[in-house]
Amino acid sequence: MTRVTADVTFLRGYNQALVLAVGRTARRFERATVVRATGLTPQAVSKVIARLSADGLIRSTGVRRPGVGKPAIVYELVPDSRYAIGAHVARRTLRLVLVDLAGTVRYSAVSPLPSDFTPQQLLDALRAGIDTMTSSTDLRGRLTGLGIGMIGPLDHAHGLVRGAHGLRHWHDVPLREIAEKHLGLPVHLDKDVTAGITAEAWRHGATFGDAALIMIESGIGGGFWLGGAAHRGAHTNAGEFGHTVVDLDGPRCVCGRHGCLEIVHQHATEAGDLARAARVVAVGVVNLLQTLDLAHVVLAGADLLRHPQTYLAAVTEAVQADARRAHWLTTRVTLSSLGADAIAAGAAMQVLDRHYGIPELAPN
Amino acid sequence: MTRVTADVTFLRGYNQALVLAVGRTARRFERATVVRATGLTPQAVSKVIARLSADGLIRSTGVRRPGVGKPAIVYELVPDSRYAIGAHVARRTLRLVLVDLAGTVRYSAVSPLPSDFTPQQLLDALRAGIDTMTSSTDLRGRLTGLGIGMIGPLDHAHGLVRGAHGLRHWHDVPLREIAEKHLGLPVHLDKDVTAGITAEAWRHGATFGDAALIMIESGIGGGFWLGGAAHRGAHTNAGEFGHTVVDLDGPRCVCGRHGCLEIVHQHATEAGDLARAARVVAVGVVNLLQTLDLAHVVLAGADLLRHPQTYLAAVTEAVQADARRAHWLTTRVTLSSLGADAIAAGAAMQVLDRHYGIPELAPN
DNA sequence: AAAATTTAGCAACAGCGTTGCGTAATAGGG
DNA sequence: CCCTATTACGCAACGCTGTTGCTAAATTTT
Repeated sequence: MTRVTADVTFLRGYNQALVLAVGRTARRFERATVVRATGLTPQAVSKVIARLSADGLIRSTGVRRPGVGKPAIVYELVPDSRYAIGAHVARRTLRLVLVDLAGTVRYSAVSPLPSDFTPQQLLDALRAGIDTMTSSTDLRGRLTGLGIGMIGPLDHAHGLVRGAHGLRHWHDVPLREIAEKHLGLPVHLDKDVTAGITAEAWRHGATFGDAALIMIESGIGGGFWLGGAAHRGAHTNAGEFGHTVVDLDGPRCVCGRHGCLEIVHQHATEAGDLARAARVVAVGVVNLLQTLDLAHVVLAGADLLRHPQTYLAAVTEAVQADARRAHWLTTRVTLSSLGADAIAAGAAMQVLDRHYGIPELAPN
Repeated sequence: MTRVTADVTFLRGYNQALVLAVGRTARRFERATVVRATGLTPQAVSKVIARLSADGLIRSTGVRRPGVGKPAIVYELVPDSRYAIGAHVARRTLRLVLVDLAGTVRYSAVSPLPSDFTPQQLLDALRAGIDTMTSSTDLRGRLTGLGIGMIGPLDHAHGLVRGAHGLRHWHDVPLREIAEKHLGLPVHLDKDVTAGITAEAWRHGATFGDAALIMIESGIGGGFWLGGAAHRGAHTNAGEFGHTVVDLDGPRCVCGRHGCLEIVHQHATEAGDLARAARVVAVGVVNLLQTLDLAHVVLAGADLLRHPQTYLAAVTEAVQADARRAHWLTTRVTLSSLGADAIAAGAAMQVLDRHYGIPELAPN
């Protein structure tokens, strides 16, 4: 963890991000709202608002007359002032979304990918999809970049795909670099689960505490939001949650160990025992809660969302029964709020975050 | 996660902390060292060094003449310019240490605690121990406070002991408040494992990446250092690592679930099967690595340190075999570098951190 | 119509790191 | 011996941040 020096431009970006976060959470806001939410002085908020207005990111929508006193000026985010494109690269499909500054998905499309697709085939599919998407809207000067969420292992800091599980042509591919060259856009690469939890954090705003996204979709993964930021681990490899042992004498997993959550879950699913499959996931979630003490658990992934209520009920019950026996220990369990768009939308939000989110003082 | 506003005083503390971190890691340093380590401009470093010198936290120790050019001024931390006291409150013992600004343990003492001790008995023991410790040295104006590391559950933000495991008189005790009043010192309260990992992070300096401390000592707990800071979770309850299920059909644990790491480990220990006990811990550690992708795992705790090499070998082997098959996935496994003082020393370092460490922008 | 209340914003300020540039101290070459 | 290149230190001016002090504007209440 090498830290970065902080100068006054950091303050600028940081406090501006606080104000924008208020704008994303509350549809309309005024100066007093921001003062309460951030602790900045009214005068400082005025300055930030002036800057944001000049950049076109927010605009005034009139005044509010609550009673006595001078009316307050009401502001709102200008959603279509900035956009980012998000891509979810799965094993057989490419999902592309267009997300605006408010975090709304404005466009979504899925296209098939050739089995065992090559980097060049992915680039071509990205190019075609992005062209289609941007032809309907004029995004000139308002497109901040492309975020790609895909299966690992990969290195988000260097934009390097080390070797995506189950894809032959993806060993040490510098995807960010070649995509930036091919598409002429800034590109950010991250694991699918990390993109997913970022989307949830964006939508919930500043009140979103430590949380995890459990994704069941050709494997079981976890994305983590800890201390107000995505947790990626020392080598961008956090989230291999499916390969944690829950049954010492269980069946052998593809990873070589015995009784991994993923293989136990898979056996239950193949046996048609959905209840057991859900309970196994619930055990894993409670393990996470005991270890990390999370405020929020989000359930996602195509396979999970085929039986959402079964999983939701099993996890909620296990959380209540096994981990949260004290009144002060509360954990919300919810289904992913963005459905199938979660990963792609989160990848797009990561790009917006690089420009308009909380600046990071500790890269990695 | 409510964030705090940032003003210029944040910059001051932040960059000053970067310089002090260099001073703690390298015994001697000069301006160029800090420039390289922090990315600050030479002029900015000069200003920070001038402030720190004026406060007596660092001092010049001469010059270095490497060859051509004007000699560089060499600085060093003044270890005895600031102190903090650390307390490790266990079930039967109280350990007190005196730690200086450099992170060195200058004094260490253990005293017994009455079985099922009350808050008042702890306060009296703290008072007596601190009086003995401070009588030999004049710490006037240089003592920054007292850090207490103890078993949970507790609330570090409010300094509240919610109900320490196995202690009857400790339900909703506002320990920080009453200790501050009784001792006349600023007090910081935290879980033992969190204090422990803080000590390791302090000693390793800026290169310490995401890491965990595994503590085996009347139960199995984990302390986490993620993203450059201690991870405590949503309710200061992170670290109940011993109560993660590793054996779905295993024996029933005191927590109500079946096959917790702790109960499986305990059964192996009671059966005299030390090798199996160590292997069980190793399975848990690999689970953590898969989930969080850690750069460093530290082993600690009285029970573990009775057979340090057995545990170290088992964990190291499992990490190599099960999780780190790629050249880029590297995790160091080490024994706690501070031995029995780890928790108390870490608690003291947390106090020093509040004054001279990286300021937090996100409380909780 | 005057007073009270609430909000907005101008102007001066303190403090941070940065930039530009001058100065001090050393080694090596003519 | 002197000059030059090299290396390091630091003063002074600067741009930028949020803060403080105060004035002005717009509304309701008396």
